[in-house]
Amino acid sequence: MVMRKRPDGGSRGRRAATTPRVPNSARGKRTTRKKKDDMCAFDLLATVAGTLLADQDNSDNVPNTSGAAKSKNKKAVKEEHDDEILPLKDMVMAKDRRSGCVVSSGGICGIPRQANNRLAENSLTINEAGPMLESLTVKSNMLARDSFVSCTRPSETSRDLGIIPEFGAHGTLLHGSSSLAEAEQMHQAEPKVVRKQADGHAVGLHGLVDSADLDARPPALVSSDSSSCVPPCNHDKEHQTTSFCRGEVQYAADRDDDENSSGCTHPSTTEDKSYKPQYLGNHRIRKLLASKVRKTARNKICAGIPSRKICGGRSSKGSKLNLCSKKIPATRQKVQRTIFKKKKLPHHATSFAKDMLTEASGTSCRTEGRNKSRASDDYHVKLRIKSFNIPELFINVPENATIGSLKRTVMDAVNNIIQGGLRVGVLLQGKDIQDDNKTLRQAGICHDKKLNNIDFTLECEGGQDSPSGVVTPEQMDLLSADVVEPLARLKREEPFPETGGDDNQQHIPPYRSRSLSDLYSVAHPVEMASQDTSASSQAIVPFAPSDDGALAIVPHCNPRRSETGQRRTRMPFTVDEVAMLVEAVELIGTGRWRAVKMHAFEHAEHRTYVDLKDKWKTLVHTANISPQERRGVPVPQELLDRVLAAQAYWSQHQTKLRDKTRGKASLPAICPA
DNA sequence: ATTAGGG
DNA sequence: CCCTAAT
Repeated sequence: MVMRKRPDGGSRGRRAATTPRVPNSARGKRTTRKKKDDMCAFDLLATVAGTLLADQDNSDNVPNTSGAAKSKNKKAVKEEHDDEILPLKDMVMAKDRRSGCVVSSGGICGIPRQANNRLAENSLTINEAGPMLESLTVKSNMLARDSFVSCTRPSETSRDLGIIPEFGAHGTLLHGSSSLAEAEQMHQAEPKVVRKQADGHAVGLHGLVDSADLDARPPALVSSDSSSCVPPCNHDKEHQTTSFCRGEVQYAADRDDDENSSGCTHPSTTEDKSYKPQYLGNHRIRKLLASKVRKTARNKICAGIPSRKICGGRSSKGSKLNLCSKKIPATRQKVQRTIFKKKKLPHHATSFAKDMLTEASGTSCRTEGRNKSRASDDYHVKLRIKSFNIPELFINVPENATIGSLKRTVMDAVNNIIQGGLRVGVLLQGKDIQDDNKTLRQAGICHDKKLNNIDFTLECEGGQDSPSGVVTPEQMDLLSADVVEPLARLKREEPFPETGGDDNQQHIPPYRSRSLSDLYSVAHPVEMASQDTSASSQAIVPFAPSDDGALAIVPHCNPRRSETGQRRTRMPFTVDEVAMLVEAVELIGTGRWRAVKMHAFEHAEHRTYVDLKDKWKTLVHTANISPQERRGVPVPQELLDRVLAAQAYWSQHQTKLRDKTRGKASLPAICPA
């Protein structure tokens, strides 16, 4: 797999902003929100901290879990009965889950390096790793050069290049910088910053690659003209210095029509050294905020937002993206914090990738590439991505697997993710900026702002090869959810201090690992592909459920974007899930969705009780319409019949039971055998 | 935090 | 799936 060459030969340029791959939702509704979906799965999210240099300051609010605990106790009693009705097999399964081996980051710590070594030795591999690496370097370059970023699209140059070249293609998208000398200069100008990044921050991927090399080489070494790609001659280490950036990041300013940008006139001094984005918090809150953000966005951000949220010196006129990060730090912080709450991150946690912590300090910002920019907007926006995190990965490893095989598996998984290709997306204030023609300034990314809420997303490009092995949900079920742990925690810096929580590991994943159910999608690639546009962006790694010692890794395709206001990507229920749901409802009844979830989807973090309730609703509807009218993966009539039966039964008894207040005392008569 | 429904 | 109101 490692050798696999990208099918589309790198043609996968940045995602066509204009043609979002949207799930072909049968509904046809919600078109307005569709575009959000296309960003999903496999996103490497880079968060740009508004101000940089504040790395050390991790102090931050830790979400108080006391509340949760309380409520939990409160519910303990309530849930008891649920447990009682759990089938024996479930009990056993639950047990197994707990005893499953956990692949902790700690355990795999060493892997990255090995992977790196391999990368160095294997050009093919390198190629695959290209995009990410490049991404990493981009930041550095930007910072170092304090300049604009101009890049070429990978696809443009990747054509005839072999695999390696291909890498070059991707990777070669160079920063706009021009010359080594120039770069050098810049580098010297801010040695500290660069150094710091190299040494301490860009760990995520660096670790995967070869941080040493990265550190050693100034980004500029491989730099080339923005318009022309650097020859793909630099393989191994060289490529690492290559910067890569794409579309969204590439702003060829067309013009400077922004007269309102008064705010951009003064180069900001190094403000905000202390600010550091934190990711934590309650996802509920996040949701709320996200929701708000979304709403406001819909209502024309500027117009609807309280003045305080609007860029200070700027008029809101015609600039949806002019939210001033400066003014919103607090809000933003909260939002971001909530993103990675470790406890309940059913949705966000799944994000393919996340954190690429970035910092941006607006010192000068030039909105254009050197070719175009001139006079008035001669400011540069300095962005610094402190690190990239590898996408969340899930690994199924037999206990008898060897460490060596584990390492290989991890390496393969990483390579697979990367080989899929990545697109870069830019989000400002959680809003995806899709207009590539917009200038940074127009987008509200100015030197005078504390760009603490710019997010970069690395999305998996192109389709992934379908896994050689398919796992059925049942099979997955046998695997403990706890068996899989996110591997992506290479980040050394601690942007998410409190995420540590109850994890016994030092490096706690910023986001919760997803349960095996997250893997369901892998088991039904076809379905996903046919129904969800995001499917194309999901990287799938060969999964070998076999117990022969083979390892299986499933990169966690992040179904949803971690960013605020992003709609979750569709994850159609599989027949198996439907079956489980039906069974659970038959047993528990409608109206007690939390219990249903606990019973059948406890480890399916991406299925909330609301989801289950909704699904049931649709199932009932589906069961009541003619088969011709049904869409999506056909649900066995047998199941639908059971749905109707259960629905009828429970709707009939629900009120009765409630009145009696005896709840589950009476088990449904229609319990399946 | 859940539940119930409308969208 | 999302969003909300009502618990």
